[in-house]
Amino acid sequence: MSVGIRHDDLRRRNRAMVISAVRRAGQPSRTEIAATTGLSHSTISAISSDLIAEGILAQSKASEAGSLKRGRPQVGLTLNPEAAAVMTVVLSLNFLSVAVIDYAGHVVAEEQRRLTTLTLSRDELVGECVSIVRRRLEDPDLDVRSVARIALGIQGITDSHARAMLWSPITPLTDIPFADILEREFGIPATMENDCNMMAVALRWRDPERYRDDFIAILLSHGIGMGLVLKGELFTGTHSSGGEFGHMIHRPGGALCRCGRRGCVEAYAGNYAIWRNAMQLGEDAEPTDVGDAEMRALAARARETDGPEREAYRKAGEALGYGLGSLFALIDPAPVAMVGVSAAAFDLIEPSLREAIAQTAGGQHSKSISFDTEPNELPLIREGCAMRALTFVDQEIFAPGAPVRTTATAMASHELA
Amino acid sequence: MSVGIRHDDLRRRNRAMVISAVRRAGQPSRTEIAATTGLSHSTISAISSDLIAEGILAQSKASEAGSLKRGRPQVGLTLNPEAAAVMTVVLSLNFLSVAVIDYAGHVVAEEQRRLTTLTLSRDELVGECVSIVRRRLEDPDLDVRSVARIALGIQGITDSHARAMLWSPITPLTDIPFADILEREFGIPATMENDCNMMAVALRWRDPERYRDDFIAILLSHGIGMGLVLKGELFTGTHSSGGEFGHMIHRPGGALCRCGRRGCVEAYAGNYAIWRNAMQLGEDAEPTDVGDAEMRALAARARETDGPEREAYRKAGEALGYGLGSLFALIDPAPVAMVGVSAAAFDLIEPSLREAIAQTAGGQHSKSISFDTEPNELPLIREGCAMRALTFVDQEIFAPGAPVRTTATAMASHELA
DNA sequence: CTCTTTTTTTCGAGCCTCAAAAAAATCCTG
DNA sequence: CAGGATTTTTTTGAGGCTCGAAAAAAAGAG
Repeated sequence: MSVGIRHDDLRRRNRAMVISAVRRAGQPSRTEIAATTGLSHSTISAISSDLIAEGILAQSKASEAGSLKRGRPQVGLTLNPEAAAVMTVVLSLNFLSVAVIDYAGHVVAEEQRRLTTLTLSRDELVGECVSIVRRRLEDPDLDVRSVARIALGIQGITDSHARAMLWSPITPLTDIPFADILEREFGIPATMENDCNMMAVALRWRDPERYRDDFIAILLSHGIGMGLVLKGELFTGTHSSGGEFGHMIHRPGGALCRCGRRGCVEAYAGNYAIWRNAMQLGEDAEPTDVGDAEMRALAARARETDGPEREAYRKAGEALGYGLGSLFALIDPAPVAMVGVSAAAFDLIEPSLREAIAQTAGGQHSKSISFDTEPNELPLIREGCAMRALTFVDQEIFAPGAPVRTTATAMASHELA
Repeated sequence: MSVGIRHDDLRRRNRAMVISAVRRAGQPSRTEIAATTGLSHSTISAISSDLIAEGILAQSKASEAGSLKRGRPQVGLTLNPEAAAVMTVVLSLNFLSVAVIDYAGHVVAEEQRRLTTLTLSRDELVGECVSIVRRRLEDPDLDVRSVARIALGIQGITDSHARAMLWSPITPLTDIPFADILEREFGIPATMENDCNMMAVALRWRDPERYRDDFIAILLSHGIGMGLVLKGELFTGTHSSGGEFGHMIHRPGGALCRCGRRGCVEAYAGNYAIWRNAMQLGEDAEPTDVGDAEMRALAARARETDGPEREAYRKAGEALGYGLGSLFALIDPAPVAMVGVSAAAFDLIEPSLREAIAQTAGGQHSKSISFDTEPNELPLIREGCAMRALTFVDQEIFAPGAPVRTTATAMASHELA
């Protein structure tokens, strides 16, 4: 049963409010914050002077540009970049990348590393992650002692508590509690996030106009993934990261999917599916890894001549269209962002996709559904992880006088409960 | 952007907390409430004495039964039945039923009426609803001047603001803003709810052990509908009532659905679909209305001999199974309640349903998914509407000193803003 | 240099919640 | 049957929080 609101929660929540207003608006004045939060000027004034004293916010005198107004000029409030830092760890096929991000959201350090994720043992894979994090934390060039949170992003299924990877296409291993491992190793709170969810978080951050309360991010890559934002909140399953759009059933008993079942959307629209259809290997052909370059070449051939390559993309579009149609029957249509290497071939996919959607319940407004494409998923995933981690820090710094792990500028008096 | 918490919100929310605790627990003591809400005894004491003074709660001396404990005996708090009343209006095929329910949730009056919904004009249909409500409101036998809210339930699609019926199988008419109409006519706040959503609300209320945070209610009747509760909240679409499970695509380009499209789950599992398959009329046969008695006879024949009737139920199970499988790919498996006349034939449906689910991503734990059946949807819908309306009243009575529309026992001093 | 305008801070009032103590209501024990 | 023992409920005082109004601050306009 949901719990009552205590008196001290009030301040905590309103501090949260102010911080997130600053994070979103960039450099809002106190007056602006009062307007967006609906709180009184006095409250905003009190809270922001607290936050400034604690080193979380900073004043940026110049309100820039059009300061042509009469009256006392507004004072912009900004996030103090030194208030804290977060680290993102993105693990994808044969690739591990880490970045350190300051509290204002700027990358201050990064490191990338190639490795063969498919063949590494459990200890090796975990070891690689731990050691790359350690290297960044121990970097003498940089004061990263203030890293307050780590967000890991991984392709695959994570649990709903954001603690563990349950399954991933990048490794045969399962159930690795990465978040717990890093947390124990470094004593820094960590979470394990699903790649497509992070894509959605990043899109919302990049373009809040377009991706606001309801939208869908679909990863078109080796596999098919989805990140879903409904009513302004990331939609996750009840036990897992959820939203396994790629494994909705397109054709019962149909083509062989990488997951071992038959007829999933992915078995028609994943890179391997497009590839085997283009090569006319049959729908039961074992899924194989196809490089990005090869996929781009395939798309080029499909654009050139009307052969099996084009047909393969047509089938992918059909599967995606019917899948989206079923999804739209459940959640109402919403803007869609197509991300990943096959999003660059969206011109080949779109016609049959729209045709299929038009055959479904969600297709009533088929024409009004808009698609956007973004061929490169990695930057999005990292941005999403960064925002996710920073938001956690925002939430934790609220606890008055009990900043989780901040720089010396913040008061470090009280201890954690 | 979400809004800050004002100081007076605090009291309002905590009052809400207390009221809902009483509604859920039936007759909790103050101490019990303090425990479940996490608020202090003093706060609960203050709030509940306010609520008693306002006539919203009442004390029931006897804590009944096992009062064998030492110490000062607990005083049970109950909802004052006279604090307010609500009305439910359930509109289904050829049937209109109304009930008046007191604040404690007991039916105090009802009226039912047969009519031919499919042929009534817009004005006639609206007129029937208005006049049946008026009759109940003007009933001299009963003091129903305190009706504080009306909840309408209807089969079909409603808008997400719960104002209008957008589409319904019980009438060819569309876009009727029932809630606005009743609200204007009687000056009583009203909402328009989707039938399956109300089924879900009622199930949760009936059996909170089983139907708690995540579950699915599926209506197996003429059409196929769904009510979905995720993370303790009713899941609705962003524009409409959403959850059009029946119109997820089972077989692209497949059987003709009542909605005019092809291959929907409903086109295999709706009553008309089972009927036409059993009668071997072909998958393109025009959907026809089939009576409940005929469906029961059909089920009996299917149980008797292994003929086309049994095959029709098998196909229905397959469609439902693949549909559920796709759904479970998105939201993780959850307990399912099958409601409606065909739920009584679930024994015929279950085998192929489970087999189909096992072929899907959600089917990993296929065996652990549990199904419950309830052949009669109408009582559930009415109960759901009642709870929904009462919950609204709970929310509105919170506003301190501004009860929306209560009996004379409640202080009626302040006016609405 | 003074007036106007706008932003920000200060201050007192009014609530709200909380912890601790007091009061109330019953059972238990000798 | 009186005096604990025990548990629930109410009372009380303290501390916080937000709010509105007023004051202070910081410019531009004339």
